[in-house]
Amino acid sequence: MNFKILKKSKKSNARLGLIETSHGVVETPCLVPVATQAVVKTLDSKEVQETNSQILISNTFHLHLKPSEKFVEKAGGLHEFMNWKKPLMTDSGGFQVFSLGFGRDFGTGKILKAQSGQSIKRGNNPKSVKITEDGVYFNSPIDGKKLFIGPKESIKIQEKLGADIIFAFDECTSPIADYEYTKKSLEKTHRWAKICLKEKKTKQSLFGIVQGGKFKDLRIESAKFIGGLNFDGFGIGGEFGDNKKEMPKMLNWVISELPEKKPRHLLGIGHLEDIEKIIKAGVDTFDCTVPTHYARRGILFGSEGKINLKQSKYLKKREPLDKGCVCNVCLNYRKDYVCHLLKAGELTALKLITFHNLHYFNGYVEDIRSKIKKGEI
RNA sequence: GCGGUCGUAGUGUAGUGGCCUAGCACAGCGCUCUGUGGCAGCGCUAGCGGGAGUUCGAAUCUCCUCGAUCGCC
Repeated sequence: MNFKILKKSKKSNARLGLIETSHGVVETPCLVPVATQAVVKTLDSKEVQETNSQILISNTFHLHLKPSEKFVEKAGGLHEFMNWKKPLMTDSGGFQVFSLGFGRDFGTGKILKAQSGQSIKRGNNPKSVKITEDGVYFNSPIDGKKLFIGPKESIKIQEKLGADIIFAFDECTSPIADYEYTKKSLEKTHRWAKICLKEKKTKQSLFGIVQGGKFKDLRIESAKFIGGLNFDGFGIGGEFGDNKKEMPKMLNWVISELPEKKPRHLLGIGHLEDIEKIIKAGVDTFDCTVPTHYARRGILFGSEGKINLKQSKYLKKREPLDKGCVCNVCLNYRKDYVCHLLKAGELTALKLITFHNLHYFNGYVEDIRSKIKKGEI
C-alpha cells in the first residue's frame, strides 16, 4: 500500500489523498461500507460497485467462526471468495471483545447517551468474555464452544483472509469504563500492537489502533505510542465520550500526535451529521454500518433527511425514493412500491434501500472531496 | 322449526367465580439503532355481542335477546 496526500486544507485538518493498493486506488476521504460476513448484506459485489463504493471492510471474528479462514484461503483469499476485486480491509475482531462483552452486559453502545450510573472498574471482566494477557476467550455465538483470539491469532487469520489492509487486535473499551480500567486496557492494547507487528509476515498493510476512551491524557499517550510504531496507517477506535460533541475534540487530541504521512481510519463512525466533522478533524477513511443497517429497518437517507419508508403515508407517494437522486433505484422505483414491499416483508425492499443509502452516502463524501479540492472545507 | 357448539382489541387467541385495573401473537402508530443480529428492541393505541339476574365479587354461573356455525326434520 502507498498513501499519497494530494492536498491539505487551509481551513481545517481535512486532506485529499489516494490509498494505492494492488487491488486499485481509493480516493480519500472515503466511506468504507461494512461487509462483516464477506458481503454487504442484501447486495452482490457488482451492485456494491454500482453504489460507487471503493473499499469494503470484513470481519475477522465472524469469518473465523463461519466459514473459517481456511476455506477463504483455499478459495484464493477474500477478493476471490466474494468476487470483489477492489480494495478490502478486515477488522481484527477486537471490537467483538466489547460488543460481546461489556457492551452486551450493560446494553450500551460506543456512544453513551444516557447516564446509567454504572462504571466498569479495573480487574472486572465481562460475563461472557474473558480477557487475559494473551488475548480473549469467547463463547461461540454459534454453538457456545470456547474460542480464543489474541493478537497472534488475529493476525494469522487476517493473513489467510488476505485483505489489503488489516488491523491490530485491540480491546475496545466501554464508555462506562473508569480511568483505571481504561488505562490498564490501553497498556494491554499497546503490548498487543507490538505483537501484531512482529507476527505479520505478509505484504498486507497493518494499521495500529489508538484507544484511551474519553480520557485526554490516555488518548494522547496512546496516539504517541501507536503512532511511534512501524504501522502503515492508524485506526482510531473505542468509545467517544459521553456524547457526540466530544468526538471532534478527541479526534484532535489524537490526530495531532499521529504521523502526518500515514492514513487515519476512524473505526465505526459515520452518521451523516458526523461525516463532515470527522473529515475536518483529519480522518481519511471511516467505516460505518449506518447506511446498510438502517436500510434494513426501512430508513432511507436522502435530500429529505432520514425518513422511515415503512410509514403508511408513503403508500400515497408516487415519487422516487429521493427526488433528484440518479441512482438505479431512484430512477426505477417509487416510495409507494417500496413502502408496500416493506409492509409485506419482502426482501427486495431491503436491497433497494441499501443500494440507495450507499449511493447517497458515497455521493455525500464525494461532495466533500470536491469541496476540499475547491478550498471550501 | 327442534337440538348442539360458539361469540374476548383490526385479526387469531389465553382465560371456567376473586391472582383480570383481562394475558399473548400479528397488524396499526411512534421512538431507538455508529469496527452490524437479514428483517431487532422499546413504548403507545385498541377488547369480554347486548340486556337482566345470582353473588360480597362475573369474561367466567342462570335467563332473555342478537349473531355465527353444525346436525336433524
